[in-house]
Amino acid sequence: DHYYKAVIKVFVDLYNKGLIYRGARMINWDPAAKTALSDEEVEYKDVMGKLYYIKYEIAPSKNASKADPSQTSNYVVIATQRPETIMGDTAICANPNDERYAQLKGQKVIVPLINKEVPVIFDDYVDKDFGTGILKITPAHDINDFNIGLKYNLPVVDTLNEDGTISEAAQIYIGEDRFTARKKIVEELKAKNLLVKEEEYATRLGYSQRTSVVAEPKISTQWFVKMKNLAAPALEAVTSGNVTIHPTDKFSATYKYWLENVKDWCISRQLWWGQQIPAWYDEEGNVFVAETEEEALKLTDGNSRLIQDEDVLDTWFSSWLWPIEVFNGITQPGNKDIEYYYPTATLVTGQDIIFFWVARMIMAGMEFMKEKPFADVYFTGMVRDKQGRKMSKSLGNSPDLLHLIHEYGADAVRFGIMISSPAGNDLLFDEGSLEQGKHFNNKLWNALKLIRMWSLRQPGDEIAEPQEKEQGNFAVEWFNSRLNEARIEVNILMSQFRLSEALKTIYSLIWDDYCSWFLEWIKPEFGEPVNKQTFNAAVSFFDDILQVLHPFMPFITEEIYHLLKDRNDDLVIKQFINTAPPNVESLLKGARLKELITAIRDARNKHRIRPKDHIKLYIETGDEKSYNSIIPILSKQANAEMITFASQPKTSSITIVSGKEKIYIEANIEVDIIAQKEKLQQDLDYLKGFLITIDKKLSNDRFVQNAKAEVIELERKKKSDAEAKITAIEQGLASL
RNA sequence: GGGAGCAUAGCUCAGUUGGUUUAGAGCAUCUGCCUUACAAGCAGAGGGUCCGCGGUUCGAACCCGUGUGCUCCCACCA
Repeated sequence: DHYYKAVIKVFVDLYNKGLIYRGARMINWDPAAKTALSDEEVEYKDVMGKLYYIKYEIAPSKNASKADPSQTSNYVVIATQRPETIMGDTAICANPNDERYAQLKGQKVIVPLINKEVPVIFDDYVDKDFGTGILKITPAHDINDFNIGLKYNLPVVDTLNEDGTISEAAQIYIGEDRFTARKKIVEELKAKNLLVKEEEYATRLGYSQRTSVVAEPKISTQWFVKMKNLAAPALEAVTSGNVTIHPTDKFSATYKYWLENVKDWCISRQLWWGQQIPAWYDEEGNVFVAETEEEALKLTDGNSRLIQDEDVLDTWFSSWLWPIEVFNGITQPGNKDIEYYYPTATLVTGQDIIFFWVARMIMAGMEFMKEKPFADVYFTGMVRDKQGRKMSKSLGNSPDLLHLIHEYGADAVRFGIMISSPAGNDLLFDEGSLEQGKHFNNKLWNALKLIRMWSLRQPGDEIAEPQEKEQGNFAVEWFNSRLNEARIEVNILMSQFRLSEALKTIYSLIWDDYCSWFLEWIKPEFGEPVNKQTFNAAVSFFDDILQVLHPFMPFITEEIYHLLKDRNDDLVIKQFINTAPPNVESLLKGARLKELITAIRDARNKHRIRPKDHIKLYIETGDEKSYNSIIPILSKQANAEMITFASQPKTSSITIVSGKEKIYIEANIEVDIIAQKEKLQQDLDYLKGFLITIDKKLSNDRFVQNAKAEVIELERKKKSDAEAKITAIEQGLASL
């Protein structure tokens, strides 16, 4: 109801400001259904048509005929696809720079068959190189001709009836169907020697979606909003950065182009459903615009009978007020809500309505509030199917969302859509990503299950082994840093509206870092209690990752948040805390630990050491201290029953080079020396190739002179690292 | 016809003013595991002429030119 009032108020306001007017417009007409069509209801098809070249005789001019009597027998040739419209011609037109037709200035030509004199006019619109370089102007039946007609004040002669037959205004062939008339006219032109030639011509014709007949351009009277003054502040809002469109590169240009070349907005529609235009006509056809019929009556002499305009308003004429009227800002200006909430933060919408809606909301904001409606516009991609086709009703390739939610769960559907929608690009919908979301849900449940098992087995007192405490300490320290690092990353990505990348970061933080590394590192032996401090940290981290994930998967995160422990607050309203900078040292140490574990597991795999089999590890390092606090984790993750710092054991062993260090695995297996050599040789080849590329750089004087100091320093470090690794591998190879 | 964007692993995409390795992730693939949270899983691996060509630079996936292919928007020329 308040929207209704707002729309009427705005219409009257704009009319009184002179920004709304009535005018003629070319629309598409369906002669079979006898109705106007919207542009969306017209389908263009490529078809072969014919171009007819017709003679137009030059009328004997009073002045010219005396000076040059030969001109009376002259004619111009004009090409047309639609000879049946010649009776509607009201001028012919050439390019002002076309010398061939320069002498026609001020002259008239005779329209064939009806012998009507029409003027020759000149306009840049005409392409000198197309057809004969001169064209007939038929304002009633072609949009471009209509515009030229407006410019040169030409009369409009409508030669067609509503059903597509020739009208009385045409003078000849009255009542004949448009296509029958075309044939007959061509024959008559031939007979009278006025047809120079016919040419095959590839063209595009608009067909009515409803009846499949060729749509006919037709003139009708419509209501318009003058856009130029409204567009300027809306353009400025975006170019100045007051409103930011995301992704910026892709759509700012489109937005600017449209606003710079904006056309007046046709706001009337010939539909039953819609809001009727608040305009009334008296018996003489005078128009009165007012909010109600009573108000309109006051504008008349008081004796008139008024009839309201039957047309309704374009649906966007109410939609463009939404950011304002949603807070009653039009109907109750200055109310508490509009003062508090306007302007809003972010509009999320589809790129297909950038002009229909987004641009016009900004216009309305600038016009009626003198302030932008929102600070950011985020365009989601178009959803397409796996083959890249648009989702559409006619193709039937749109998924049933409720069915998907039933099958995968609401959070999984959200996950699947968001993980596969890179900012600004189209989204290829694939149920595989929904399945990934479902698996992710499952992972979260299982993490909860694990932690709850610990909590049940938690004894009241502190009986934790020192070793367990140690591994817990390092794991907690490391994950805390990793969490902070990821939070900072997510904040940056979110502020740039890179949602899928933010979600990927969170996914990896939870699955890889929290579940696969952290929980495994602190996990006690079966049946053993977990250290209380470590346990509390694990729960607290779980809270944190749930909160980070919550905007993407609100249901499961809220649920787990409450199952994790008893509490009084809800995740949905819990405020994000400021992120602390991560401890770089523990991040590096954690990365190094992962690298070691992976290298050992890889070697186990390659040498077919079964997962259950224990191994012994000999680490040859110059820096034993760096292994402080990670040995228990390493031994558990590599399933090593013993780790010592020593050089190669006497028994046959597997040699691994990780970083600059050598590690030997002693296991109860036959060691495949050849396979080992191959692996080491492979690494050696890679490193040597790598070293060559660095040496090339460093031995290039111009590089050393021109590159920044830190770049050179980095290259030197890469070189010495690579050399150290090479030495280690060569030693390893030699000892085999 | 005018304009914009894109082209990187089998697929979908990152790659942040040119230098952190001979380019990364997820999914898919391959190998080994039913290991007391999770087989909807765990561990590991393989996989690339960064679309072609030319240029700028000590140095190019990144900058410039050009060709090819794709997508979208606008217009729909007698």
